Amino acid sequence: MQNKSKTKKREAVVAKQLAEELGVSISTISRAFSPHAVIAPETRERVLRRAEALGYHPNPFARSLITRKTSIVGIVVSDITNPFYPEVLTGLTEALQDIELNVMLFTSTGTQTSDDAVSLALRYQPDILIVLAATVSSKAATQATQAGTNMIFFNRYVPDAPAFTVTCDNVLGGREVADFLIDSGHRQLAFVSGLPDATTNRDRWKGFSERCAERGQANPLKEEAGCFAHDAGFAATQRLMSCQPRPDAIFCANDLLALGALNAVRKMGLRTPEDVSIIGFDDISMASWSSHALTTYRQPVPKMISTTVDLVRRITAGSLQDTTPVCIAGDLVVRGTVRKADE
Amino acid sequence: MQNKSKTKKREAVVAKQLAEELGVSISTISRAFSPHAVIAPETRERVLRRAEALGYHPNPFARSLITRKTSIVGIVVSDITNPFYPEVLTGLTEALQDIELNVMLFTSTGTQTSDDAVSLALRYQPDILIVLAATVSSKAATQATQAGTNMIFFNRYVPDAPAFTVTCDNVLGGREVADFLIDSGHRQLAFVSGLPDATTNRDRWKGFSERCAERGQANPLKEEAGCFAHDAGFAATQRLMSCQPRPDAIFCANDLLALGALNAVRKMGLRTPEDVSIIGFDDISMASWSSHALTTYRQPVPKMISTTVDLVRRITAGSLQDTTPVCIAGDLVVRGTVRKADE
DNA sequence: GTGAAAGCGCTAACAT
DNA sequence: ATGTTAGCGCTTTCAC
Repeated sequence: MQNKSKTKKREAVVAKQLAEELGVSISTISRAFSPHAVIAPETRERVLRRAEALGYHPNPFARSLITRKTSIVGIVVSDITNPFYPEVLTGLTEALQDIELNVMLFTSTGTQTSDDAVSLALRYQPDILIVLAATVSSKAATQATQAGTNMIFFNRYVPDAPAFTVTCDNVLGGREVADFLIDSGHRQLAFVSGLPDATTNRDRWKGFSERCAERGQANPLKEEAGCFAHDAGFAATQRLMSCQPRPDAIFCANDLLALGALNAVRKMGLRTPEDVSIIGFDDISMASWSSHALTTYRQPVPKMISTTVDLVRRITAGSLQDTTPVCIAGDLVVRGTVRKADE
Repeated sequence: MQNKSKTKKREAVVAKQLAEELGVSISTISRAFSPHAVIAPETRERVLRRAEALGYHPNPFARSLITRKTSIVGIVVSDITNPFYPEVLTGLTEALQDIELNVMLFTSTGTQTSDDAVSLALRYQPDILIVLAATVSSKAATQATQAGTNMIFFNRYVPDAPAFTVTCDNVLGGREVADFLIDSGHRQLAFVSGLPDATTNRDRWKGFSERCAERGQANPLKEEAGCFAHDAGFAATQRLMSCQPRPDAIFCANDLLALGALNAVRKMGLRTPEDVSIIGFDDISMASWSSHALTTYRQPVPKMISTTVDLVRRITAGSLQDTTPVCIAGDLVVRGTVRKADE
């Protein structure tokens, strides 16, 4: 016996001790904690009461070894600088916690790619893997399937990936923005594009440009910001506003870009909405601040979260095979940065 | 045998299969994955290669059952609306991931109190529990100790709790802000207070007010916003600016409050810094946007994170008993919202 | 309704 | 250097 254990962890109470104290078998302890097990109500009561006093809980790892369910949901994130995601992350975590599922968090910001993060997550055999903000290859999705783990893409999708998908209706959002801008008399439309690969970015552009075409508008200008950050939106808008003819309305792929656009326009001595209208996407909390009063297409976050959690519930219950993407409409929030019709 | 398993998970590859395939014992497989185990290099190589091909990894739960180390770090969060925290959360997760530790996330925003979140986290016997944004009682800290789990309070502390602490030097920050404002000629100082119980809030006030006294200033006005949100700062500042005499400088307990203050001041038709100076705390990314250009005391986030991760490393290595709080100085970032001296 | 026994996947003595 | 054995804490047959 080595004596290296000065910092030895205090042992947690285990089933055996509880069993001995109560003069019952270990199985009985186990049954007390299994809602559907056959056990005398008074026995269960007695066990649970004593367990409570001793701070005993079945070891979730030992349990999962047998049940083959970990009660863990893996979440993979990357672009957390967008304030949209923390909200989603905590919302999901909280809702999952309420149905006895806990979250392991994996990031892919630094040295790790998103696919690495997925691999890593898979080792823990989570009941579900939710991909929040990361461009994951369909290979990773396949890997998950092979490992027997169901994946949910949140607000993004991977074509042909064997996975579930919950998104805001980004195409519809783009269309509604186009309609709104055209209806309110704008004629020189422009789009500030974020991360080119992101499906959110592509779909918003798709809806926007398609609807413009349907309405007989010229194809909107498209300026690449390259990512979804404030400063990128700022720079892209500076470039955009030196085009001829100058846009009278700018639709940005998300709010962060739009706030950058707003600041760029102001810096140039122009005003919104008099000189140019700006419209974002997400409705992050800053959009409503009086310093910005940003018009934006609001993502139905609560509904997207509840839908996702419901999906998780049904998948873990084993009652779901249908991976048809769920696509939820948001709604336009009109604030000060857009010129109204008839003004 | 029940036949309820249409959706049965595909079994993951386990050590036994690998062992049989390779004609070695299960122990050999295990040894190949234990860096310090005695094993022929070529054997290890052979095992790892085949494991790679098959996608085998030791089941972390089975492993932790024996080693009594979970390689899991629990993180408890609550006030995630403050953009300061997502940054910290992902920063920590990433850094921990790099040293083979994974994060389980627990929230206490909704029905659960922070103490509940701690209890929950403890069931997973994390190697370390980091409390990020939550007011945790010292009882919960004691509970953690009894369960043998070391806790780290990140940017907050609980007096008398048996736990480690890493904070920004909030008192010093408050003092430096006071010096800066007084040196630049301000005389009617005010403080917008966030969550009253938060140690960050109290320490920033403490440093600020103490230094004011030392410099022979009148005690600053103190206005309670009640929490750390933009709108609360907005409202508190409106109240503050109707005081007589009107403050010529407002120090806000964090940036979110300060941005609210900025917007409130503008809404009243006043200008910064001409009419009133505003100064925040944190240096969140929005503070640097041209629409705000907020002067603020920057928290040394990267250093706080690396310090925390280093602490984690030493604790898990068993080489640390000393729970003296680590307190790291930040620095003042001067932007447009403060009147300079001699103007 | 309860206990005994087997075993989840793995690591850590102990042999050899 | 490798194989054998025991057992981590738990759930789940299978008896009774």
